[in-house]
Amino acid sequence: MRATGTGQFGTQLGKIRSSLKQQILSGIMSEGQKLPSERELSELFSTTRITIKDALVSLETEGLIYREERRGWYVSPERICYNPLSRSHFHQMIREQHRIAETKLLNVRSEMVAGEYAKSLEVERITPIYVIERLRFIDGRAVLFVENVLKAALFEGILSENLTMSLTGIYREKYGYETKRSRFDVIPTSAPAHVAKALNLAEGQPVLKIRRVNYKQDGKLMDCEFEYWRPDAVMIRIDSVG
Amino acid sequence: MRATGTGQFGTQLGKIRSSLKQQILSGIMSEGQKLPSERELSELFSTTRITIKDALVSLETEGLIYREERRGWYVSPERICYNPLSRSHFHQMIREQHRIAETKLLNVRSEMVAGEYAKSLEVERITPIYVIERLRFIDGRAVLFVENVLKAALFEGILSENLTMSLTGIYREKYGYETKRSRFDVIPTSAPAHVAKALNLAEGQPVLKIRRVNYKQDGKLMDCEFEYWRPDAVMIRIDSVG
DNA sequence: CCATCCTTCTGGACTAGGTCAGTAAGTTCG
DNA sequence: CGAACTTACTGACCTAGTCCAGAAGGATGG
Repeated sequence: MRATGTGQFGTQLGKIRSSLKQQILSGIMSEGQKLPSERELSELFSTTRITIKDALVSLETEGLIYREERRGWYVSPERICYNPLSRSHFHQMIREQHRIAETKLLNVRSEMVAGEYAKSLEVERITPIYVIERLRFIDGRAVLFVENVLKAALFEGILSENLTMSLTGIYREKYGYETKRSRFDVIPTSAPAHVAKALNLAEGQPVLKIRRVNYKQDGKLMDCEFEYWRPDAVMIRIDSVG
Repeated sequence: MRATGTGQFGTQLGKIRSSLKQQILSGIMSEGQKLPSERELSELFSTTRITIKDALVSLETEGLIYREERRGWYVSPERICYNPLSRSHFHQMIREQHRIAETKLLNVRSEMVAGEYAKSLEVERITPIYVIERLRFIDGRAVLFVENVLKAALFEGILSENLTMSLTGIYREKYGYETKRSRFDVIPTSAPAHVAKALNLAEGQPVLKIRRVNYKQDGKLMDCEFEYWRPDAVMIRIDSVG
């Protein structure tokens, strides 16, 4: 009368899952290593590609493997421990965890506020904004897509700065703005088309979205940021003192 | 030369996705409402169950719908906004958002520490612990599985208390313990078997895991907690003052 | 040397089914 | 009235393929 489950006995899917999982955790496969193709795996396990895919997706959900669209499946490196409250910048944070960070500027545009941006900036319309899209890499892998949305009136001329560096640094040095207060929301959801493309994901695959709103010294809303993390690459850590 | 994508044109999958999405967002389908079965949908869209399932899983990832294992697919209610830093208790927090909370005690056991529990409690072995498993409901839906792991030496006799109420209340009133400091980690991962069962999920489906470690007045580690949220049901919100 | 083509490999999208286990609701029977 | 049984329905799991678009690397040619 034992419940079947799929963990270790019974189903094909469970067997494939635990077999691959064991090989990954035991260290037979190293971080970043490419798995055999779905077709090869389906022959190895004498099953169909659909069953293999279900098993792979399940391990992906767990955070043990990830895929690069039309490229293959790979063993996930250890998660980065990310504290959004800390003042430390991305590159510094990654370096502290003995990993290598890179930032690539994807796109910069100047437009009128609309949709989710308007809601997050708490403005109605006809407010000019700057949008800065950047892609961040850890150990050469694209894991984070960042969209910064600035109230243009507060940041005249920022688009001619070096935007691959920390924006908060520019805020302070060029404009004298400090982040006094901020709010962030962590939302498990799926990747919008432009994010998916940048991260080599298929559309609709899971991401961890972090929406962040920053207020400057005078308490006024300054800018907001949308981070889209590959969910296997990160773990949010918060320390609090009561 | 337009990239194909799947958002609005091209693929069947994209069409089904956006068609269902539109019906949900437009309010034709109300929160909690059951979708037609996969078989019915596959006839409605003149396609196979696999294609329908892919579309449904994609909307599930986005957080628009959820499934109850072998029961069906349902439209997700709005996300609960959860601030793990706030002192407010679960029932209070849910009530503040005009929703109805319930808690069910699933299981209580007394054992020796091992595995992840040992690591989180920062002890080696032969440390007796109490484990309290509870299931939390919002508007009648099971959305959160909670495991509390207490150092038994600090909580003698706690198992005979009413454990459906706030544990921090019991900590304070019966033992005089206050949470002075805590650390929590937010991890997107998949549901372990016992969690999946309690939440009516299939094994390996996504959950948002929150590991929390609490320290009492004297700075000593007191207990830890593992929360497993249905990912569509929640959004983590943190306010910070720099 | 560098661009273009071509071939191979990959996962993504899709068809057309089948089996099985757990849910839920109704029905029977003591 | 309440427990046990029956039955329809659901998603989970599975087979056995096809076709396509993008990625990657090597060959070719100016």
